[in-house]
Amino acid sequence: MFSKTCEYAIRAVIFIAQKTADGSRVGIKEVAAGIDSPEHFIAKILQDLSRKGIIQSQKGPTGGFYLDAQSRKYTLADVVHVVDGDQIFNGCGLGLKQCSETKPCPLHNEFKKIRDAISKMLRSTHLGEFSEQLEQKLVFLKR
Amino acid sequence: MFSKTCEYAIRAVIFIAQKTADGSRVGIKEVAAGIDSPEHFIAKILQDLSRKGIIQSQKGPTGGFYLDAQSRKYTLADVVHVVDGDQIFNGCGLGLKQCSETKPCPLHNEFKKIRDAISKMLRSTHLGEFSEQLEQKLVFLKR
DNA sequence: ATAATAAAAGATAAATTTGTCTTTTATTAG
DNA sequence: CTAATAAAAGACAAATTTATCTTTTATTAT
Repeated sequence: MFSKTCEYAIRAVIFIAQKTADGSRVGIKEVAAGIDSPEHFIAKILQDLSRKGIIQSQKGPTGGFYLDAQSRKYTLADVVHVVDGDQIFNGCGLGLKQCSETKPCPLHNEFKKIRDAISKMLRSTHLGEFSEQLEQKLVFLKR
Repeated sequence: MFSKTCEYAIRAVIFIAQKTADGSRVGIKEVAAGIDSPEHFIAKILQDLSRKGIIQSQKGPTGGFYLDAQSRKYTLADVVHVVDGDQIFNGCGLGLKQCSETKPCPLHNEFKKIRDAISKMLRSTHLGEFSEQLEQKLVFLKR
């Protein structure tokens, strides 16, 4: 459904949202350990998200990743869009670039329903929601 | 959503269903051209499907690929399962192997709905349906 | 039987994704 | 101002997916 990179990204963003709900910051090592991902690999992904403003980062001592008020308003759709592009939102399920309403592939309408359901789900899930959840759920971002 | 290999597979199976509705057979070159895929690449995929009995094949002159009555009862879910395994049907949307009802990831229930919609759509689409459709739709399996 | 045909199988290569290691830059505390 | 810290960036490597080319096997028609 998503690339592995995107799976890591979503897990990391949820982790950061949960860990920094109190205004603190979380280091890349802790993120990597928390979501069971390669440290430098997730680092690059977070760099992308940070550059786009989806998350915040701060260098140096006391530095780390966090979400500001603005970022908490972003949704998982924004994360997915940065990492995987819009394939999942608009792409043809059969990989046909020219598939469209007027030139639909044989499964166009069925895929449309699925895509819309995915879009709706991602767009309605705001990063801030995860800041409000219990610590306990963290464990389920690993493995 | 699906691997590129799986996209080719679905397109090829639909193509074969449409082209051989009259009991004829269709060669690999025609399939490859018809769905815009690399000839030898789709050939291997069709070999897999043929070995599993999802489609039929016949060597030699007048040979080619086709669907028998039994195969027309298979669904796209069967095709996807052979090519991509059960990840799309059962896998966690965040890539967590141990994600389950009792240890759900933060998006477990939302992903479940999506997966179920995909499963339902694929399981309800029988290969025979494509044998009954108009020639005209063929063009929309390309590009 | 033989030649022609077409799928099956095998080997190899290119491209992309994923993962690792090192160096650089920015920031903070002392 | 300096040293320590942590993210950013760059270079490289492994693994996987996708694509290409060649040889083999089975089948048909002559």
